[in-house]
Amino acid sequence: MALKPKSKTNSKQKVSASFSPLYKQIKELLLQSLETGEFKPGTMIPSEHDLADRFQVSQGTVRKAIDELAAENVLLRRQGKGTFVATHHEPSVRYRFLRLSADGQVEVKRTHSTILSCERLSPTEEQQKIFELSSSDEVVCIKRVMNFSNRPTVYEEIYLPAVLFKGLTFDLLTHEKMPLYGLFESHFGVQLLRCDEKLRAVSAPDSIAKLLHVAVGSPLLSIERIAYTFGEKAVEIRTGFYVTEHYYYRNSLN
Amino acid sequence: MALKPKSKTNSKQKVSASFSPLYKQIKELLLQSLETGEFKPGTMIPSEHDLADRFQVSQGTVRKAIDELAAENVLLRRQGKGTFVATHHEPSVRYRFLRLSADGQVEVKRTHSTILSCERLSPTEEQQKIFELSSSDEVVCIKRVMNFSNRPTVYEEIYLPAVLFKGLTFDLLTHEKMPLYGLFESHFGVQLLRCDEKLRAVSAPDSIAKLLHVAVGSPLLSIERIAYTFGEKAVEIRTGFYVTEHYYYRNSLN
DNA sequence: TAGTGGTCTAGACCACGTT
DNA sequence: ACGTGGTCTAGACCACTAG
Repeated sequence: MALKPKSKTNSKQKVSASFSPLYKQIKELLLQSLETGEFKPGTMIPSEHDLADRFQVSQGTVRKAIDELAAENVLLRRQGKGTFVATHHEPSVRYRFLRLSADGQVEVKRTHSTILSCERLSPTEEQQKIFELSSSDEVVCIKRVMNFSNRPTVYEEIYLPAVLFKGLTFDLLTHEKMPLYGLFESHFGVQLLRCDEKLRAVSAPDSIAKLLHVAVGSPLLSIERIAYTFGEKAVEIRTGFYVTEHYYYRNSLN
Repeated sequence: MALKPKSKTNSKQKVSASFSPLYKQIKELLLQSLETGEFKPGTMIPSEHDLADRFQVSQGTVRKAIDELAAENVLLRRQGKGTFVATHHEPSVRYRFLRLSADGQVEVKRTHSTILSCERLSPTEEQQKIFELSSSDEVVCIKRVMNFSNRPTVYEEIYLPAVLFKGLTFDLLTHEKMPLYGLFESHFGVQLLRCDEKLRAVSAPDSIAKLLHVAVGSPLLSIERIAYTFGEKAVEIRTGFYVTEHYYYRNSLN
């Protein structure tokens, strides 16, 4: 991983072993500025021209770096206005990680969450591995039910590394009306960028069936999610149980 | 939608109403060549330089058109070798539409399909709408069970517009060992490019439970898929029921 | 050595949004 | 009118693959 060259004519820093193109290096620099908070969610970053000046590369190279970040939904381009840092507060991308649709419409509306509990626990072995914690660290465990159109539809158990979410309490969760990932961003400076999910069909156990107003043994869509922030660092483990009688999980493959 | 200009200095064809950049127009031309079969699956298309000559644009413009098609998995770039038309026969992308993983490993292996039936039917109203057929047209209905590691895991009902799959018979399906989408490509010239899925958890009805060796009422992952070829034309409707005891459906969001 | 895709540049001009 | 992202060009050079 070589550093960026100062002038173009001298850019002979390229060796065959682990060659990294200039625009990838620029991309890393931009990611650093995002991670350190120099560019904050919702704000505009400097213009391509300014960034080209700052990094001493051509505008096209900056452009290609931004292209990739925009494709990953880390940045958002708006022609004529500027390039902005993605935020979970904008309505357009607010529920980008909730791929649930109603049988008729495209999007889910009128959602309401009931927080059941929020406690500090010792992490399981699996959680220690994923979060890179030791057994003496703690995790926050949130349990909640989400209603869509007044129907209880999702039961979730959410695990977070406690060290990143110091002031997270039951009260905060019940009083804040913003979506959870917006709360993470605004109150704790944790930006969720990407997540992996594992989907299964399972039978509703007694406890969950009661909460979701379905019969014991009813089929539920189980979604295990691991969410990541900068540097592929895992910051959330979430298991959700979805009633899919009136809603479905949509996916597009190519 | 303006045509491409012959020379760069005269390229004043751009009007504000429904402006289409040059590279999008080149992309459409490439898609036409793919659809008509000028570029066949698995073969190499002309070099960027040659295409630039042919379309009388710069290499960078051709490049951007190819970039988009590569991002959509329609084309496949291989540095130093060329750009190739995607095919469902290559091992690397063979199961790109089967997002099932085993609890341990990343990929599924040792799959085997048992064809249960293959018949011509009248299309339902929904099928008529999706395939743009009339009630006098026919659809082919295939039913099959897929085994992974000798476990019956998936039951599928597949519907196809009969007019596109003339020689498709039970015998052909049982004798051909290639994956279904490879068969579509090689025998019928139908290239599947993209699909939309709706996922739900459902209870196994009697008939399906027997086929999958699970108890009646067991939870199954239901996947309704509509698959498309060029021009967003739907060419397959598939409903699958997955036993997710040892396998899961993986997804990545950002 | 030749051919292909991949990177990078400098500059021109266009489309969009705001002032 | 101005600033932003978006498009396009012509040309140079680099990295990878194959004969």
